Amino acid sequence: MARKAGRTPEETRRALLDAAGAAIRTRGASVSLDEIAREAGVSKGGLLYHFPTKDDLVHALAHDLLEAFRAEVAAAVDPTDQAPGRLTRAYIRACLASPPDEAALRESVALVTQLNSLPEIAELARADARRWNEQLRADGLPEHVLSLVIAAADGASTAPLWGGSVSDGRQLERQLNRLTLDQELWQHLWPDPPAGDHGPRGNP
Amino acid sequence: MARKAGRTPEETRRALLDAAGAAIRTRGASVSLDEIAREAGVSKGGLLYHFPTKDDLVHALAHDLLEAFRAEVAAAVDPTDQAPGRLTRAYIRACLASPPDEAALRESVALVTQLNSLPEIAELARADARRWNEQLRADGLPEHVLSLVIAAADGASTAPLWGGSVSDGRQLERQLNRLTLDQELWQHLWPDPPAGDHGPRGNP
DNA sequence: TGTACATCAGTGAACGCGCGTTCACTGATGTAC
DNA sequence: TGTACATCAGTGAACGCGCGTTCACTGATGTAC
Repeated sequence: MARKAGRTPEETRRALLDAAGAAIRTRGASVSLDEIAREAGVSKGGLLYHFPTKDDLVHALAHDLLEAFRAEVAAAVDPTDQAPGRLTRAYIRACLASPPDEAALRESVALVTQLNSLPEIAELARADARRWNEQLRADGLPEHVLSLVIAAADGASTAPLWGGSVSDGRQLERQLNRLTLDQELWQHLWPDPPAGDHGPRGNP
Repeated sequence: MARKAGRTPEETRRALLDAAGAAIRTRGASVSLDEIAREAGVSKGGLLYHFPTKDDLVHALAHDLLEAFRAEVAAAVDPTDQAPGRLTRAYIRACLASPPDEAALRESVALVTQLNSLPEIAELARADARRWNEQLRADGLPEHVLSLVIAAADGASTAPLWGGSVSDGRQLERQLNRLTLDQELWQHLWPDPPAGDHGPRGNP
């Protein structure tokens, strides 16, 4: 058999990426190409046709996951919300509202780990992080609030990794939301200015 | 040659663990036993004498790292601090004050990832997380404050993993400290009671 | 329209290398008498 | 005290298996004339 009826090459590629994700989820990052291919209903050779090397597959999968998260955040933007910090709130929602199930999380982390050991791919992650930084900074919140809120969202969504879990994600989500909206809070959070400095706008 | 003069078996074991950590840091989680042994100045057989299987080595290293972090937090406790939340503040300090350099972080994460794929070892991580949970809960802070602060500390310390970085760790540390101390803030953060109430800006 | 040819999208067997593990052996140290 | 023996803490060669990659081949589809 050659080209499978009822499946375009693009669909095969998609199936391979999905199978790779699922396989890494369940078997860990060191899963074999053989197993990934089998799970996608393709021969190992078929897999190698689409991704000539294992690195290529990992690279594509990483790109895919980063893009998927971006899309998730974009979908979480509330169109009626026009206040500063709307993207940040969408980010919070994407991190907390959808239960970041442990398996999917492990997959991402396993990938990011492999990723960082391949220098060319680590750059991809850094570029993605830079993009987030830019977009979030343009979101209208003071930096000290933004970094606190984003750190908390990141921390909550990665907690299962360390064996922990956020006891009440919905409550934390509401708190973070409030932190992006309540300007009174912002004053409380602003740390003591170094001697002789005058508050929020004094720093280069 | 057999037993190396000037190195007790315990020291050899220590050297092997350190070498394993360093090797995983630089080469990634799939580094070979050969390389680890060489870096420790021991033959591969010698390594296998101390750790009969690779899983045993990973297990021991994971245990070692969890314990090291625990010791770091213990050392960060301020003896003059008697207010509720002193352990939490030490936790914050351990996460943020000592620069969680990217390499060490990657090592931990690489381990945790491998860890989670070995079920017997995953339990070790969960047990550690449970211990932290208990100790932190007994620290005197309201739960909604605690979970926010810990999430932020965790998030900040794992940021480099995703390619990001906290722009100003010292500032974030001061903010989190304040969150554990300023009881006025706690009221602001308490989320809306369930029945038809609204936050400051009316967002559900 | 049919025919020839090129390309696409794979198949499945084989290869070779690296890695974890095993094993026979050893020199230094500890213990009994 | 010396001697015999057991154990500790390794060495280094060898094995075997799994994995990523290569390769020759193929049947379906697209294109030219």
